[in-house]
Amino acid sequence: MREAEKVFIGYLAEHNLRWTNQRKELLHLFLKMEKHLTIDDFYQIVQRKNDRIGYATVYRTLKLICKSGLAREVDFGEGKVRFEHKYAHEHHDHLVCTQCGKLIEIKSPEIERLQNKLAEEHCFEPTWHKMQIFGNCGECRK
Amino acid sequence: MREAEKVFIGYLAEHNLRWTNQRKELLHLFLKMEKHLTIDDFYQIVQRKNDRIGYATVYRTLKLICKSGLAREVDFGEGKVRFEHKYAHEHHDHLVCTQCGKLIEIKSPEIERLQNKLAEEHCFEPTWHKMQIFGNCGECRK
DNA sequence: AAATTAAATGAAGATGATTTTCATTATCAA
DNA sequence: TTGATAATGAAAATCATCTTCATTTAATTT
Repeated sequence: MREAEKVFIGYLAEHNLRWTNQRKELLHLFLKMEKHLTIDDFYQIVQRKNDRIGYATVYRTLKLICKSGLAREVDFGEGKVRFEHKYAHEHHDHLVCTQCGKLIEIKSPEIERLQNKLAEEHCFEPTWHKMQIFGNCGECRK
Repeated sequence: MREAEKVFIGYLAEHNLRWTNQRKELLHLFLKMEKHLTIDDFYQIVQRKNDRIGYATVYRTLKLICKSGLAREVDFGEGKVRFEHKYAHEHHDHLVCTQCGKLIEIKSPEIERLQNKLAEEHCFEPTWHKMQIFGNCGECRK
């Protein structure tokens, strides 16, 4: 948490941006959140804590948090983007249940190795990837 | 081409939908297209051929073509969807060059096998997946 | 072939997420 | 403190997607 704050402040400093009260409050709230929130989800939560913070600031701050490397945008094809912590959280992919919407985080070094191999075969230099497997989770199959 | 038309007409028939001039013209144009077009890309092309076909019809027909199994939607995180032929075209994933936008289609049975294994470990029944690897293509690395 | 029924079309507008504008406020550095 | 500049919040603009509705067209029935 403290660490993450340092990362964010560092990013701001590097870019001549300011460490404001809103950014502080939003960063801490965001870091406390579990799971994957849309901008609006997060805005609703923010409202309950402090209704003087506007949507635009929430929007801009989430984008900034991503740029700082503390979060990333994920898109499950819902027509809106969700935000997910990245800090102290290894890269992973998702199983997405198309019935109940549950997300399961997965990680596979073997797959990553194959991805890199595949990229190399095409003279392609990979920087990141997205992988989602859609289907039915254990609960929904019962 | 003829084959694809049959598939489409078959789908229409099964659903009590009609084989109209617009649908015919749009299907044939779409099948001739290479690469991955957005709705608007395709609408622009249609306009040049026949400006009496409206955007809504283009939109609805692309959706129909997908439902018929001849195409699928792909999302490269641009905030809009692209359409890609599927007929006589095995499932594949993409390398996406973030410099020039080039797409390279890739396929890896090993990765798919690992995906299925991973899913199974989570009692998850996979139905489909999306995988995109972003980075720099051979040209752009030079 | 005419009448009937139901789907398709195109124009326009609704929707909803995202992004921008702009007047005002807050931060930072000198 | 002051001046320069970034940040904020409200509102509006944008943009892709999707829907509505009056009209047209296709298919079916008489």
